[in-house]
Amino acid sequence: MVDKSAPDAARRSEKSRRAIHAAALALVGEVGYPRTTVEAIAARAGVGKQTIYRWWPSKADVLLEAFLDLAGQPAPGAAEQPYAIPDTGDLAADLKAVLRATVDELLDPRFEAPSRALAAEGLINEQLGREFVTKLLEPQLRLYADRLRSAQDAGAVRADVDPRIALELFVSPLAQRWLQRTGPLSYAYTDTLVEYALHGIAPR
Amino acid sequence: MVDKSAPDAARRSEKSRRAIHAAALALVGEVGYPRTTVEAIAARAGVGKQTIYRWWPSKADVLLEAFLDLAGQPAPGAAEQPYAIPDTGDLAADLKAVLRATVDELLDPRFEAPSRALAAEGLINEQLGREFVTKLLEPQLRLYADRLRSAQDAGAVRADVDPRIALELFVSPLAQRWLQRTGPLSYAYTDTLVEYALHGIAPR
Amino acid sequence: MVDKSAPDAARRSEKSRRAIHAAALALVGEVGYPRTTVEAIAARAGVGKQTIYRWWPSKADVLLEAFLDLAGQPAPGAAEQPYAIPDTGDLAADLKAVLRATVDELLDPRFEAPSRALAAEGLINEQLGREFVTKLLEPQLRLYADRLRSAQDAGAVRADVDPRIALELFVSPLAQRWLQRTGPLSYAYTDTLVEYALHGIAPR
Amino acid sequence: MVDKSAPDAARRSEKSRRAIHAAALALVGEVGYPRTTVEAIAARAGVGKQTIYRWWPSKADVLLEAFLDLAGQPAPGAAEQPYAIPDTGDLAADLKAVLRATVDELLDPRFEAPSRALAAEGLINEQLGREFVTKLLEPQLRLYADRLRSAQDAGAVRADVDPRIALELFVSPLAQRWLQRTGPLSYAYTDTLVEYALHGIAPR
DNA sequence: CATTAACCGAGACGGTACGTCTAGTCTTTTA
DNA sequence: TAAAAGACTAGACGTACCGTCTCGGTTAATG
Repeated sequence: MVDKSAPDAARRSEKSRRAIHAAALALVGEVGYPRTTVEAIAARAGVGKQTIYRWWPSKADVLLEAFLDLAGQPAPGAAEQPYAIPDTGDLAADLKAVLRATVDELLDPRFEAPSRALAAEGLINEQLGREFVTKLLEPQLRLYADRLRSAQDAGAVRADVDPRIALELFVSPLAQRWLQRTGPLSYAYTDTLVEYALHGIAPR
Repeated sequence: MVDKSAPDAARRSEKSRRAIHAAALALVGEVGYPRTTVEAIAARAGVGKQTIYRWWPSKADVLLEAFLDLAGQPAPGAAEQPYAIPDTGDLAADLKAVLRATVDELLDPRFEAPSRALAAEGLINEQLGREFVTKLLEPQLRLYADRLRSAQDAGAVRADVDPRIALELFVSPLAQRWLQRTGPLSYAYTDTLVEYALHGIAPR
Repeated sequence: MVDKSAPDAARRSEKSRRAIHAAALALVGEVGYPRTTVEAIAARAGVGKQTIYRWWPSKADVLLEAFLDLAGQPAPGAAEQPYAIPDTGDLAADLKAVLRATVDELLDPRFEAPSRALAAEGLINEQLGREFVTKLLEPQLRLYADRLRSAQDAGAVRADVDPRIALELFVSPLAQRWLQRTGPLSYAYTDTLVEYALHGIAPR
Repeated sequence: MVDKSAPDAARRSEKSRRAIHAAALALVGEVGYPRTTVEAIAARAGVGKQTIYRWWPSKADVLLEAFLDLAGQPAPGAAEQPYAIPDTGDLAADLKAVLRATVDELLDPRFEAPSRALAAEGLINEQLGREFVTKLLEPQLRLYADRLRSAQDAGAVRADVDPRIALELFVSPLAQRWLQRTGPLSYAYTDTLVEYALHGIAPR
């Protein structure tokens, strides 16, 4: 038996979906997440409230999907997201480059409000948190793990190092500084991070 | 000019303050932060709502204060909080011990809900976030910085290393795993963190 | 310019309207007007508070409408309200009969609490007072004026008498005794009123 | 047994009593009775709330007492209140004069708000209503009864007429017009009332 | 005259209700 | 026949007052 009147996804209005995404992102950016209401999203999107409730279980899920959409199609005209960390052979340089790009992204005001909102929601709402990690964080982390493994093959990183843990030495400090505002973000800072951490996992 | 009829703190009811703290912590633990309402806190504490609004600007501030109180006076019978990382001369062992203790604390269900709630609120509410960091996080981080400086004096850490950045190699990965559930917490994990990171900042 | 998002009366829930009327009348009867709260009316009617605030500006208006409804459809099985004072040719007898009926009505506990409440509110709230008079009092008074005019045509009342003033000789003393409890209500009393007053306006 | 710690009336502050009276009357005049709060009276009078609650059971009682005080000492410079209806031998003229004076009083804005408020409260609060009638209305009515009795002695009114009922023919219509705003107040109106009613109780 | 009882201004307290706002559901109307 | 529009129940929000309860500080009568 199916769910109580499960909506027919085939008949779903793509226009409404997009309008809801746009409205959610705009409102979170303008008034912040907690003051963004479902009613306001519906009104701004020119959509009935029920249309939102029909397709998403909560405000957070709307925003997550909207954000994933946004992340999937970056600024128009910009180069496609690499989906891989460059592998020039110089691990330190490659990591520094990627982290600098991450700093730029974290400071982009377009991302600030929604990603903070989603991160915050994810701390408390475990289901959403896992989705956030799986869909947004994990793919990024995998790139770091891949690059580190490649470095292991090249002998630039000790073979007994677990890349899944090692990558956190580069990524987590930056994440925490951003999320919890425990310190300023800068290229100098991320460069230093790479230097400190790389020595730790380099061959002795 | 003074605030609009600021209440007289001298006449404040200590009993009510404590009851409100207890009720806030209990409710956050039981139903979660978003479903914890000021009304419910007041009812549970046997207190008028106005008594809460008179002394705290928001639900988040109540919880922050309650949590600081809780953190300030640990489980009865337990040994006093160290307020310093042990300095046995073996930096690796000392850091591992402290991180293991932190793991224990993070897994303590008493702290789980309220500290997650505060962390989440702090991501979005900048003012509260700064207070959270200043009053709870910062004192802890200072201990790490102190221990690292001591290690530098002893020659166990390179002199040109910035302790404020270096400490993040130990602390941030654990924080992120806990907050964002990006991986399991265990002694083995923190031990590994210490090993990787320490090499990075050790003399060459 | 229109009102701030005036609700669409066509989609109004008739069921809720009736339930609110009933609850308001019941509560005023049970606990009195000042202790009848909007929240209690909503709860008793199984209705959200907003549904009351959406359609009525105040508790008093709810009660007025409820009372008008009640007055418009008298006790089931009872004879239809006359909507006219009998005209048997004997003015004194006709007035006595009507005033006796009024005494009965004023002593009916079903009407006591709400009509006192509305009268009291109307003393202070001019807008509601005028509505109360227009919709409830005025129609009754018109009946007296009509009957007196008919009596003038029949020569039972002097032609130069103003019926709008004359009717107050019969009606106002009874109203004041009831409202302000300045004396007991009885058939003997109203009969006496008619006798005294009728002489005053009879031909000399 | 005495009341629970009955206050010592001998030590009562006369200054506070007067200030409370003045504040109550002023506030009722300014913002109306329902929006006049005990807290505001206390604040305006420069008095603690408890001082009001110590000596009066309710807001209504404060106002009643204040109003009685006000009525007891009329406008300075004005002639003393008669405390008796003139008895010139011309009953009609005497009644007209008194009713004209009453019209003037009823239209005095100083009295309007508080007396309406007290009358309204008295409709619902039976205890206060009786006090209102006894202390304010009844003394006035007795004057009418006395004058009518005097007229009976002089043969200007039938001996079998009950003055307590007869007086209502003059007084109640005016009272109702004022309280319920069922018509305008004027000398012409009260003169007409006297004419109509007097015929009714005159000898045949 | 010193003591002392209690009234006083002040205002925090536990409460209740206010009128508003939003969540999430249900119903009606429109395209 | 799906979606917009929006009324519905439900209940939390933050505010305003209620009537009670301290708290010091006068203030007046008593010992």
